[in-house]
Amino acid sequence: MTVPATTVRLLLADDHPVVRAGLRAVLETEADFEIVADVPTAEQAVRLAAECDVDVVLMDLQFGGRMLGSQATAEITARPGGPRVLVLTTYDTDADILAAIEAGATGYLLKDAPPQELAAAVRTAAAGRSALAPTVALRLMDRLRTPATALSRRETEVLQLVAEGHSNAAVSKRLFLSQATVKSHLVHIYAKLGVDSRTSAVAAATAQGLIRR
Amino acid sequence: MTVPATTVRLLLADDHPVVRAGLRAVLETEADFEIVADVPTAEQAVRLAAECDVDVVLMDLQFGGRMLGSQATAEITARPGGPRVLVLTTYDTDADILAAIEAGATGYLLKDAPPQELAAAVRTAAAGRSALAPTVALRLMDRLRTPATALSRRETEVLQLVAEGHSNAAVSKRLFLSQATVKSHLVHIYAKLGVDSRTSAVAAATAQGLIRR
DNA sequence: TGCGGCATCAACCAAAGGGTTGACCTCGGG
DNA sequence: CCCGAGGTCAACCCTTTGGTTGATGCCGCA
Repeated sequence: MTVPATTVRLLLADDHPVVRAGLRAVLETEADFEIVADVPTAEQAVRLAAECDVDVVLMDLQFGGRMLGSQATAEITARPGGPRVLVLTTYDTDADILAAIEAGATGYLLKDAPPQELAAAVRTAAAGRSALAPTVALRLMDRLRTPATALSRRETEVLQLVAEGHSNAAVSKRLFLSQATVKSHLVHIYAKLGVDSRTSAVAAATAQGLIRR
Repeated sequence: MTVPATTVRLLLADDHPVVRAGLRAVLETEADFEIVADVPTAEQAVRLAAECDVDVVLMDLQFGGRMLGSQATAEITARPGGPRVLVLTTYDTDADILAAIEAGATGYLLKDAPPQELAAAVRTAAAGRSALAPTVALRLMDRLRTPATALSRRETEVLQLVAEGHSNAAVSKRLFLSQATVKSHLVHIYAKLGVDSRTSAVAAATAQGLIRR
């Protein structure tokens, strides 16, 4: 049991005022934490992470506005010597988790985590080690066990649009592809998910959390 | 501008520790609010609402566990002389809103609401008047303007199966119908939802909470 | 260096889904 | 008592989607 002598400097990024206040309340009680600032947008998170001296950024994935949390995460972690990013979100879909980790997040927590677990994860992240919520870790294990389930980036992108109700033609325009390519992707998707139609592919993928509802 | 002389006694019900802490932090600063307790389950909310002297219950809709927030809301408001219930949730789907209001909720707020709006809504609810977030109010207006949005029982049944990935043939067998009838239902569904394909119908219906995901 | 996975596209055919018209039945309310 | 809405079905036609084959280029890894 070693108590870290150094204080951990934190930046909170979440578009919900209530959640920001809650994180403040929960984390401020820890003697070795110092909350530098809390911001409501991903853009401000990127800016402050660069300007201020911050050790760990607690980052939401869903912001009401344009920029995604995963995008902000990528920009922050791209800078060498920058802060660690700890993703804190409500959902635990495969797509979100993968995106966050690929973006360079050091950890992935769910918002229903108890305060002690949260504080522990922050210290773990500050030390440079990865912090994953148990549920998240399980999902990743499953993922690795059955690599067939894993859709490629492009495939996920296509399926996401299909799930939103777009036709092949609409998807092809949206992604600057020919319809042939879209169909090709879909055939691969069907094979991976073990289905034979677009609607059942969407059903299977949402059930497995591969795409966002 | 009348400042209420009486203090408003509050009960917070949310399964996220962070959100509970956030609501405490935000609402405790109001001089005329007193937070009686915060609980992590719908069941405890029902029990405490009956046992303690509470004016307003701030109720989440999604609890990790079994009981739904709307169910708890119904039980609390069923008791005469009981507290008002103010629903506070992340989502603004038609189904959720309708369920909450039918369950007897006095108001419906989104979690991204600014603190001042939140406090104002609590006072409004305490006074017995209804408090709706702007977005929510808009949704209800839309709903009333186009009553066509309501699917019939049979149509919902068909669309539910379609959403699960079944083909027209599969649906017809499942419901002991001819394919012609299934198609007929689908055409009506498209018209009501303002779409022109099964996948977009599923997307629109899930967005509006007309079917289970 | 060459294999395999990913992404891209074309052309084609078969099948499923989408859209229309028209019809019959039942039930509940004006 | 009749009308309208919901539910059921048939026959038809056209569009979209599904499935195949085959081909190209790129990239990473063995």
